[in-house]
Amino acid sequence: MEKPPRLQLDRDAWIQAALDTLADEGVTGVRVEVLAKRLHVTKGSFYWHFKDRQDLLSGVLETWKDGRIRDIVKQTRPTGDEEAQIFHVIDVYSASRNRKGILIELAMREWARRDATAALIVEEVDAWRLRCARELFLASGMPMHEASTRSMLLYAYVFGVSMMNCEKFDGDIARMKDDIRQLIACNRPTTTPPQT
Amino acid sequence: MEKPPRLQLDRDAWIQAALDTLADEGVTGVRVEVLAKRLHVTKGSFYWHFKDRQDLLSGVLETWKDGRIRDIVKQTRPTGDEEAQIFHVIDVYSASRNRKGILIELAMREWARRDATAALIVEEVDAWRLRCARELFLASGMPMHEASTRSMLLYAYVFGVSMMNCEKFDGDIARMKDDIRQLIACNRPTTTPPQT
DNA sequence: CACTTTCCGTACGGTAGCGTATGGGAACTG
DNA sequence: CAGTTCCCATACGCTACCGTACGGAAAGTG
Repeated sequence: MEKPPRLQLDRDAWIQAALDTLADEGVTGVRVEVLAKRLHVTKGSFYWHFKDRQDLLSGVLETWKDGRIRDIVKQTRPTGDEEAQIFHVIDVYSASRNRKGILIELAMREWARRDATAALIVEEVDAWRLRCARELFLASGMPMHEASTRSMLLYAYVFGVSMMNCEKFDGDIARMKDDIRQLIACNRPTTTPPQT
Repeated sequence: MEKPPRLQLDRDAWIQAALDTLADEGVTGVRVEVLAKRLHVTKGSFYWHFKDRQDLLSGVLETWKDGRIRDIVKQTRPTGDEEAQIFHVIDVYSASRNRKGILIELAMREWARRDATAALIVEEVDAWRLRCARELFLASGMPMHEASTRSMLLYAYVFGVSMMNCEKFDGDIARMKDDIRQLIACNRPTTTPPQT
């Protein structure tokens, strides 16, 4: 769990630990003395690298923002197969392999609800995501307004579904999620046109 | 803001104050001494009505669960116009007039992510909602699987969109939300029902 | 080898919150 | 009116944090 062989800590080590804690406990859980214990040092180290707790939180926000924007730009770079890319964007948030990323995402928005600075960052990231997703829909031959609408539905859905414990529900969740993906992406049956 | 003329407090008064604080600050924000100050009494009162803080939180969970289930059952009682009811269910969560309800909803799920008891309550409420919404879709002549799928999309969307600061985005948000409602509810242009 | 810089440990004061113990007033009860 | 019950105030100990002051070791620097 812990990584003892780091003899010299820097700001980024603290920020990474803060992101881990953020995912598990939320903003209120990232506390200086707790992180210090996690990193096997004392507060003395922390207050060398950071002015105060808020300084760390600002670093967390910036780090997260840069990573998210870089990711979304990368995921929506033109490849020719827009539908596959749209599916991939949805999968990134639905997949259980990205559990930590999703937890951070949710913690971030919980944070943004109570902190204006965090809210600005989240807005900025969302704006990037919506723009990039819209480009994908446009490239797949969709009119502007519909592209905007479906982008918004896409992200609202992936964020919303990450807040529901779908595993506990009855029914074929996997198939339902596939169908929802279809509804969001193109609204038409993919390979099997209605053979009534 | 405060309501001074309550000479005698009971459990419910504390629970209501806890729900208010829950909406604004999250679970970690509902603290005994803070609530006491809000209600213009001291902790002595609290520990008369409740065993401890967890006792209050349990009461909050039960109160919320009962209210949510009662609401969803009421909203989905058969009326003959299923589409209008579906629209209404979406509006209840999209409307700015229900801001407090939405904040509690989000705080509840944030809580559920870190507390097994809260998670059970939220699952239970979600199960009711999905069942009731599915009934609406079924009553509107939709096959079972599609009804389940659209119910899930519906709630994932309303929860997700409540986490996004849509006001700050460009474009006609109101129209986009209308279109999304259409996508979720029937997937077909409104005015042209399938003329079997 | 002094001297400085970097990085961290230790110790301290201060606040906020939980839960307990205890007392006391007001209202009810006989 | 004496006794009891209900409801709340006061006071206390305890823990978890934040931020500061200061000391010290280790490594670089001349």
